[in-house]
Amino acid sequence: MAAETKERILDVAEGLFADFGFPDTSLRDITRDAGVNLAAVNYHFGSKEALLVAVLERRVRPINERRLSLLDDLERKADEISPTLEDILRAFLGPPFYKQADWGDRGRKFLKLVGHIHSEINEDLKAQFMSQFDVVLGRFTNAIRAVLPMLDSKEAERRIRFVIGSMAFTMMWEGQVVGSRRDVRDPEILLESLVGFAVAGMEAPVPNLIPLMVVPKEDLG
Amino acid sequence: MAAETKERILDVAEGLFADFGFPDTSLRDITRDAGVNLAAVNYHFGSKEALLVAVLERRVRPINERRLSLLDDLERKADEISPTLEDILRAFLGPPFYKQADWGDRGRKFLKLVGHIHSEINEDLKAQFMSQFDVVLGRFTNAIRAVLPMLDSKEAERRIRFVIGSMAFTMMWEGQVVGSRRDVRDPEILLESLVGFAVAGMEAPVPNLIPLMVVPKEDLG
DNA sequence: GTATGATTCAAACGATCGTTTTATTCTTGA
DNA sequence: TCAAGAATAAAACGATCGTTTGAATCATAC
Repeated sequence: MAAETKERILDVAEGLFADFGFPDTSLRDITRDAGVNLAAVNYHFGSKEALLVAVLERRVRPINERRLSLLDDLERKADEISPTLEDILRAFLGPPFYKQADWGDRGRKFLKLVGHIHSEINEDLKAQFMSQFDVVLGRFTNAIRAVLPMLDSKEAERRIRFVIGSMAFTMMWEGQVVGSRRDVRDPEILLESLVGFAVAGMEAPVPNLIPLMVVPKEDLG
Repeated sequence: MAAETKERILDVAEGLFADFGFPDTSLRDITRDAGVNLAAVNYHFGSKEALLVAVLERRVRPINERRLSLLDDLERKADEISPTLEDILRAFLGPPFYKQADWGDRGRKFLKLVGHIHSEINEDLKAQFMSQFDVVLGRFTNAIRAVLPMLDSKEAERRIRFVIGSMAFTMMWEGQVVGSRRDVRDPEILLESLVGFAVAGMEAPVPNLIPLMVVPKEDLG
C-alpha cells in the first residue's frame, strides 16, 4: 500500500506543480486530489520540498542517464568518426522530448514542470535541481567546445546558455499547449526544429565588436 | 512625501522580487527594507499583485516603446532599404540590455526579474505581463516572417519562441551574476552574442523530417 | 492468534501572510 | 490660522500554510 500511496502522491504533485507552481500548490491540494491523508506527504517524503525533489528525480534521472549514454557512444566512436555538433546537441536535446513522448500526458506535465524549474529562483530548489544537472552540463560543454574551437570560453558558455534557454522555454511552453489536436509526431517535429536552430546558432560567426568610443549611443539600441 | 514613499517601495520591491521571487517576498520584508509602514503598499498600490504590476510597468513600458520605435524606423525606411533579419532582431533584443545599462544596478535587478516573469506560471501575473508584451510580439512576428518567407507559420513561431527563451534565460542569468568584476561593455558583448546566435538560428535550414515509420525507435534519441 | 512495526487518520499547533481598521499626524489651500 | 484631505502609524483580523502529534488501523512474521 505504501508504494501505491507514494506513487499517487508523486503523480498528482507532478501535475499540480506543473500547472500552478510549487508555492501555489498546497499539501492539502495534493493529498485531496491523490485521495490520501494530509500527513502522508510528510510521512513518506519528509517535507514538501523533499516531495518536489522526488518528483523531479523520478524523471530527470533517466533523462540525464540517456544523455550521458548517448554522449558516451559518440565519444567511443570518436576515433573513427568525429562527432558533429549536431550529434552532440541531439544527444543533449533529444532525451527530454523522447522520454516525454514515452510518458504520455504525464510526460507533458513533467516537461512543463522541469522547464519552469530551469527558471527557479529559490536557492535551495535551484541547487537541488542543479546538482543533478551540472555533471551533464560539464560533459556536454567540453564536447561542444571540442568541435567549436574558434569560440573562446566565455562565448561558448553564453551560447550554451542560449541553447538551454531555448530548450527550457520550449519545454514549459509545449507542456501547457492545450486545445489543438495533438500529433504523435509533435515532439519529433519540435526536436528537429530546436536542433536545427541550436546548431546554426552555435555555429554563428564570432561577433567582432566595434570599439565603444566611436559608436554614437543613439545607434546602439 | 507620497511620491517618495511610492518610489522607495518600487525600488525595494524590484530588488526583492528579483532576488527571492514574488511568492517568497512578503509585504513585511518590502516595507521594512523601504522604511515605510506595512499598510503603505495597500494604500498606495491596492494590493501586493498590483505592486508587482507597477514594478514591471515602470521599466517594461519604455523598453517596449523603444522596441516599437526602432521597428517603426525600419519600416519607414523599407521602401529604400529592406530591413535585414539582424536589423529586426537587434531592434527587439537591444532595448532591454541598453536600458539595463542606463539603469545601473537597479537595471540588472530588473532584468533578472523580468527574465523570471517570462517563465511565470501564475495565470493572473502572466496575463498582466503578456498584455504589455503581445503587441510587441505581434508586430515583430510579422516583420520577421516578411524577411523569412521560407518558414511556414508554425516553424516561424517555434523559432521566435527559441529566441525569446534565449533572451529570457540570459536576462535572468546575467541579472544574478555576482562576483567577477563587471565591465561597462558587458551588456554590449552579451547583446552582440545573442543577436548573432538568434540571426543564425532563425536562418537555419528548414528541417525535413524523415517519415517516422522507417526510423527505428532506437535511433531517435 | 498475536505481537510488532508500518501506515493511515483526525485534529491541532504555531507561524506567516495579505489585508483592513481606526486613530493620528502631516500637508496644503483658502 | 484653520479646516479638509492625504498620508502614516499601530494593531488586529481572518485565512492558509507546512508540520506534528497521538491514536487507530493495517500488514506481516513468528
